[in-house]
Amino acid sequence: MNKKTSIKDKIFAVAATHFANFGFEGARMDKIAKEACVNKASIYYNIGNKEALYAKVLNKAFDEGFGSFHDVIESSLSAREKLEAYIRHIAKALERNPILPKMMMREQLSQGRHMPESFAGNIVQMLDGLTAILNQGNEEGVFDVVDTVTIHFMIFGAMMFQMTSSPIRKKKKAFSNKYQPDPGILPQSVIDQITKAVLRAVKKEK
Amino acid sequence: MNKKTSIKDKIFAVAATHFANFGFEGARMDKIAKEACVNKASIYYNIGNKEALYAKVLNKAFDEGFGSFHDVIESSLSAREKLEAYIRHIAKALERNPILPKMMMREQLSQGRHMPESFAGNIVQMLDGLTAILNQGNEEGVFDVVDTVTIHFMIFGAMMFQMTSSPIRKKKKAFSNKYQPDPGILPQSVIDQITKAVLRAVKKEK
Amino acid sequence: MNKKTSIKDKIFAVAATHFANFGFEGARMDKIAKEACVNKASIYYNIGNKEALYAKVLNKAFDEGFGSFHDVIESSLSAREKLEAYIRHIAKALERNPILPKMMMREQLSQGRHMPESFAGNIVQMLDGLTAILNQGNEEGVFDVVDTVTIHFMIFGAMMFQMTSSPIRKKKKAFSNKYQPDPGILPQSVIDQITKAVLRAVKKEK
Amino acid sequence: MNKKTSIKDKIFAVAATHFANFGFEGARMDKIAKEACVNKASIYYNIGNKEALYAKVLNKAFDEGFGSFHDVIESSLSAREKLEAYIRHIAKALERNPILPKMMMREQLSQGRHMPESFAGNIVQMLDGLTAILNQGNEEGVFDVVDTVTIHFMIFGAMMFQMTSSPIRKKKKAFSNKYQPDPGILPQSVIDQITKAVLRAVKKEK
DNA sequence: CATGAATGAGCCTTCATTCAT
DNA sequence: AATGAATGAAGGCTCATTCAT
Repeated sequence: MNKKTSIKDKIFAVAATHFANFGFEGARMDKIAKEACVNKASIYYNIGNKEALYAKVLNKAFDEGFGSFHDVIESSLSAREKLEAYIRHIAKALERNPILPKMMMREQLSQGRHMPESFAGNIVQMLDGLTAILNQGNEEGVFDVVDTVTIHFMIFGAMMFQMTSSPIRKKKKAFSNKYQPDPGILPQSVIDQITKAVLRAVKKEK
Repeated sequence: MNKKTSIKDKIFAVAATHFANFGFEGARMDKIAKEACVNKASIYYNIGNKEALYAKVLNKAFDEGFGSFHDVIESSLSAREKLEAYIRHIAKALERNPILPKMMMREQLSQGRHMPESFAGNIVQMLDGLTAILNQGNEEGVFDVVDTVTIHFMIFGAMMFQMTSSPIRKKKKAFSNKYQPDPGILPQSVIDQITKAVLRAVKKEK
Repeated sequence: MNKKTSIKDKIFAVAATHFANFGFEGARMDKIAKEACVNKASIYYNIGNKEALYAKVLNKAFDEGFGSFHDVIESSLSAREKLEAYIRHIAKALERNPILPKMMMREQLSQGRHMPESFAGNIVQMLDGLTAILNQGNEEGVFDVVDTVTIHFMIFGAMMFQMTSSPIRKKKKAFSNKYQPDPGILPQSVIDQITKAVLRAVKKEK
Repeated sequence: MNKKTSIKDKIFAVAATHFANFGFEGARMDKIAKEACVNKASIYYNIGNKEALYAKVLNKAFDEGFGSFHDVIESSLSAREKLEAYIRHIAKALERNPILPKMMMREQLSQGRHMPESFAGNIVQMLDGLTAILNQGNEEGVFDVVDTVTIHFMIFGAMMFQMTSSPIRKKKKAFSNKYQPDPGILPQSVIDQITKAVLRAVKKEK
């Protein structure tokens, strides 16, 4: 990596956390620059404006998180194993890139105001992958007919909420003893719980 | 209702949609005032500052949405029926008050920055309710041991994502044919899918 | 005048000198605000943005300068007297409003980038007035056939250059003794010279 | 010309049009560099800063335009012929170098802020030349006593305004049919009109 | 009470200039 | 000599908030 790449990457990394934590409107170019140890004008020179920076961060987060996602589908596993892999992959992607779930949630909230069309395409690809798995399971006679989007959002929703709710559950006294999160960004225990629940949810009743 | 209350209510109603759609930082006092047909200074006179307005809106949304939630628990139904009722109640609350899921998601994203302690208490109450139901089901021998938080977030996550993803799925071409949402804020078909999936997910395997 | 008018007027007055002396790009909102003893945001509240301020200043200067110009034409004087009156009127307008010639010159230089269509209309009105006078003189047999635009620009050009060149002629040593301007913004001696020259220039040769 | 000179000349040429069209404050070093196909730092290395670039452009324009102006005066023509030549020369200079009138007007507007003393000297030289012509005409008994500066500004003013008003007259609808400029930077018809008018204006009445 | 007007602080962005290679 | 990258200092504009009537 030459110096240029490194400065851009530093900006992206810092901007990602700021956009994720404060949103597009809440993020401050000043603070991003300062935290990235670059001159503010440098961001404009290297990247463009706030909107361009946001778009780059969003795409980068998604690519890094779900870029190699189609690999799961192409394997020659059983539907059940594929679904497990699918969930595991999402979990690992979110865990590896904790910015991603936040940015995706923010995009949904703002009705995709800053979401590039390509981003939507990536999500459709994921849904298609899940559909294929569910269909295969149905053909194998192990999965019931279930709605792809519902299952997808159960997985995603549960994981994202688990992740984003952790700080609050630690912070607010009301949660003091009862519902404390396990340590870690997305603990294995949570992934297991979700996997178990989803596998049951799609399973064909005898 | 006297005039003052009605002014406040109008402000709250407008502010709710703005905070939900644009976030705390994205919402503009100017626009809220104009859309509520009140003078900007009137908001400050009647309510306080932006933060106070946000807090009021947040609490109001939650109270209206989940204020009477404990009623479900006190009934004398079976665990399965109670869980169905629990899901149905959440669905109805979210549907009746579409601002609520958005504000809750935003709160999670900002790590509860504006969330009052009472709000956290309400959520704990809900979780306690769900725990009671799940315990009852376990005692009845129909539910397996499952994690309350995971199940809660599956329900909530799926519903919220369904709701907030609708506009994007309509808007972005990538979703053109395949994953179009059913009409309505939170269609019955979606509620049914979620209910079915959750019931299976907690069900004890024989 | 109520207070509101007075603040706007103060802004306009200061802005006029700044736009005239520094041009649109050279003028600074900061300095205008400070010199007008108003908060910078106040300009935006009262008027809009820089472009709007400029347009207002430009129109105001023209209206104040040439607003009542058509009166000259409607009189029942001889062509010669009318032309004298025309020149006198322009001279008085420019003298009364020294901002005007500068702004008009700047507009020409920037190819009317900020010039509203109405402004152009006003100039056409002036030219029409001059054309009428010249035609009348031709019919009376005292004026030769001359180009309206040329005569107009001779009058205007001479006056404007006299006015705007004064500071330089005073400042630069090269002009030390010879070509010093008479005192005053647009001295009567200059007006007389121009009037004499123009009257000769249009006069029919016998 | 070696390479360095050619680079400088390219920069000067582009900078001239930019300074003329946008003014000192409106001109952008970035755009000048890009349009001149040189690196921005190259301008600073070769010439200095913006102010130095402007000064160079101004002087160059004047030298190219009026450098060999004194030749007119030294000829042995009649006063009338000399005046015609004087006007023709100014016209040709302006036509050959359309940047010049714009820059001179801008200098006047900014009260010679960037005008070097030598520049003022050149203008005085021109005025002296005109004075000599007018004096000669007076001695010959063909010219009346007239003010040099007034005549100079009539000539200059009329030409410059004709030139700089052309784009506006073409652009603004208000001028649609009536006052359209003849084609060309400074059409011969305009020069003829001005020459005719000026000759009359100075002519001795019998 | 209600409201039009005012404002200080801050935000995004640009620009002339310099640095480092 | 030449250039891509970097930057300090503004500049235009906005926004939450307060003032004054």
